Amino acid sequence: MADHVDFILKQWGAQRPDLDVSPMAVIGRLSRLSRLIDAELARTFAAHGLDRASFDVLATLRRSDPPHRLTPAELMRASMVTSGAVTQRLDRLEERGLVTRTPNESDGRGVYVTLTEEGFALIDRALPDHVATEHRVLDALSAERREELAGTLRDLLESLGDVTDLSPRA
Amino acid sequence: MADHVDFILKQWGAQRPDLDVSPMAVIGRLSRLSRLIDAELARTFAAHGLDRASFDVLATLRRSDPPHRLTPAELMRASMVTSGAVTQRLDRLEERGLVTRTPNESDGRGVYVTLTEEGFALIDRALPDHVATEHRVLDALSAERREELAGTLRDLLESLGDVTDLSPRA
DNA sequence: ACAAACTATCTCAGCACTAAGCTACTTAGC
DNA sequence: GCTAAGTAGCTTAGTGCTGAGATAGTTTGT
Repeated sequence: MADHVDFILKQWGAQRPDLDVSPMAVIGRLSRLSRLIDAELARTFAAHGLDRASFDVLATLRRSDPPHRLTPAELMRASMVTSGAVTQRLDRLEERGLVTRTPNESDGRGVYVTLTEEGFALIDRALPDHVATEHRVLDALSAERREELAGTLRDLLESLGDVTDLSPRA
Repeated sequence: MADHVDFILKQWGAQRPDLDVSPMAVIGRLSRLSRLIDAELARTFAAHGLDRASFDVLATLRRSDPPHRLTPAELMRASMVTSGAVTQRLDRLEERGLVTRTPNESDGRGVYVTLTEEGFALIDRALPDHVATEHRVLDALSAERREELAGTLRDLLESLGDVTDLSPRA
């Protein structure tokens, strides 16, 4: 059974036989798969009244050491979005009473972001469902294949420079 | 050298040891990698005055059989975006003189989208650079590992139902 | 022939994101 | 102490996308 990317490769072979389009076999599938998984995860987020952006912030705070407190810059570095996007995410979450911003006493320019009790409870409820969805999405792969895949993806990430040090800064 | 996802897994292990978060090793890396690759590809598109959306339409038309003519619905099915997004993409491209819409004589509701000469020339110029960027992104992998990765990704796509038939319709 | 159901494409209001820039604060160098 | 350079987080204007819906055309069933 050919998938969509096989079809694309065949078309390019016919229309531009001069080009070696073989990387599309990987990159096209990565892109498609990522989008499908994003959509699947979004459904689980929505069941908890969250979207991907909100979940991302709440989860990042939750997985940090107690008191689950981070600066906007730390959230930005963890999230692969711009500082403007983080500001907007926090605006929305603060408006919903899921996080608070408090001044950073040791740096007059900065704030600290923490989970409210409600935010903490919500992420703790959503997380098991999120993880279950992730398990389900990978059901077709054996444990061995999953490990192999994770290793390959990690090698690619490292080759693209994704080795950020995420130590919290005071 | 631990990557960011390793760090996340370690954090969850400490904060929620009750959960088996192992799928994140794959899904987190898929997501990160996809975003990094998207950003890298976007730089190449930009060098040709294109964005991802525009490139997607032009490429989809270009790889279809001559006369490289498709309906908006076909473009939508190939692109993983909504019909509204396709309309907007076409609006932008038509405004730039890169595609045309002509009525579909056999169905009064529909139009056909084709490349203009300029659109054809632009995508034919951009494509080799795009493919070169894709090659570069996968440089860290041997051919064998790339094949293995493509196969694994394909299995996952199929398991998620991504087996769309993309035959053109009259 | 007619009506109901379906469909192709566009429209609309709203969404999360971006790049560029701004303001106020902090650090480095003298 | 002072100034230049750097930085934290927010603001702004614009971007491409979404879901829901609208209009007009096509198909199905009687």
